[in-house]
Amino acid sequence: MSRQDTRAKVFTAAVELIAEQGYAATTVDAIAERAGVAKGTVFYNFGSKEGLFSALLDHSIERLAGALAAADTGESGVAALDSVVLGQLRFFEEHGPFARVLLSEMWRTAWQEAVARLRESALGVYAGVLRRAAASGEIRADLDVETAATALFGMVLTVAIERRALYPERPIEQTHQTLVELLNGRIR
Amino acid sequence: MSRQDTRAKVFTAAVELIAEQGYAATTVDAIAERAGVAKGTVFYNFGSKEGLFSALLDHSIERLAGALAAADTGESGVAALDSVVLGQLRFFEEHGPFARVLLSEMWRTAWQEAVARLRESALGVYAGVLRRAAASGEIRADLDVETAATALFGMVLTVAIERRALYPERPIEQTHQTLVELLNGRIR
DNA sequence: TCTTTTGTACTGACCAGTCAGTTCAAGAGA
DNA sequence: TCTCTTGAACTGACTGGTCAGTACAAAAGA
Repeated sequence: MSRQDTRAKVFTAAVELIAEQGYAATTVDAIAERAGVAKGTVFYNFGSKEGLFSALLDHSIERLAGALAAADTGESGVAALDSVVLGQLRFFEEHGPFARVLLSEMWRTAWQEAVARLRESALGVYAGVLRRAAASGEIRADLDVETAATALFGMVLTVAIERRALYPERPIEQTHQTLVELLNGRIR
Repeated sequence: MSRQDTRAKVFTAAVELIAEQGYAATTVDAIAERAGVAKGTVFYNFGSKEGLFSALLDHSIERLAGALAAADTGESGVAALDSVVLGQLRFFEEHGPFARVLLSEMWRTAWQEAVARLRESALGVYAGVLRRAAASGEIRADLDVETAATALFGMVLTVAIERRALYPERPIEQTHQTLVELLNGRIR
């Protein structure tokens, strides 16, 4: 078994347990046990509990940013926004435990540099889409795209977690449809 | 000093520390020290660390629900929605640490009954506003108001936390304006 | 050979919860 | 007025358990 395989197994076990119990309440013993690995192996690979979590955040944020960037169709219209929202819903559907970890730990000062990277990459995708839509005149040109990007990301993250927790059998497309209708705004 | 005063001091210390470090990482010793109270007093008043947190959640959720209900103007139109959004922003401006605590602990299974109460009361205000707007034809009648209510609540909560963390000097009205513009939707 | 993993045993710091004792204000009795 | 009692609120040293991290010898892989 390669070192990469070991790290992947530990990541999976860690994100699941931390999603359930939180970072501080999750012990390295429990992570090692669920990963089917000796405790020493965790320290050999990541140095410390904090090192493990930091690596986990980096790894997952990179994948999230990649998924959002891939979902961005590049259109200058708001269709691209719907697509990115769907991409985020799909990503958190596949990586459900990470959604809870991210929501819980996102604003903790201990992981600020990881969050800074999240802002640049993942939130940057939303900001880019909004900027293009503003440039093409489809939304107000004076919109604060940074705040709006955070609003959209937080909205989708919250809904993705609720869906997994309360309505796991509901198709993502239905949840997506609700969000799009909400954002399509008021009938005038 | 009355028992109520003591409980209030402990609440304030606890919510601040838990916002910074999370529930599990916050020790009762630290809470007692910041509250200027002996450790035994915390256990005398709340029975256990979990009892303290549970009481804190109940107390704060009740106040949040009251603030949202008070912000609901009762109008059947979407103006009421803007008003509730502003009410939520204002509440979390005044109770900033609680916003972080709520976001982090909201989906932990340990506090599910408190969260159930949150859904009934606070999210219920949003759902009610949306239902009225749907009935009056201002938004689509087939909108899933429960999911939309969660989406709105999560959106505002996320933005409120970001504002406090990154742009504390920015007036709330400006943030509110951005959210309203985002929800007013696309220019067609 | 060099890296990685295992499993067991250990340490020292930390922490929730306990409990015997203190403080004090409000009566009660004389 | 003075003394004594009561009970609620509070205190902080102490205990028993937990957990991150270490140590290390042996084995497995590559």
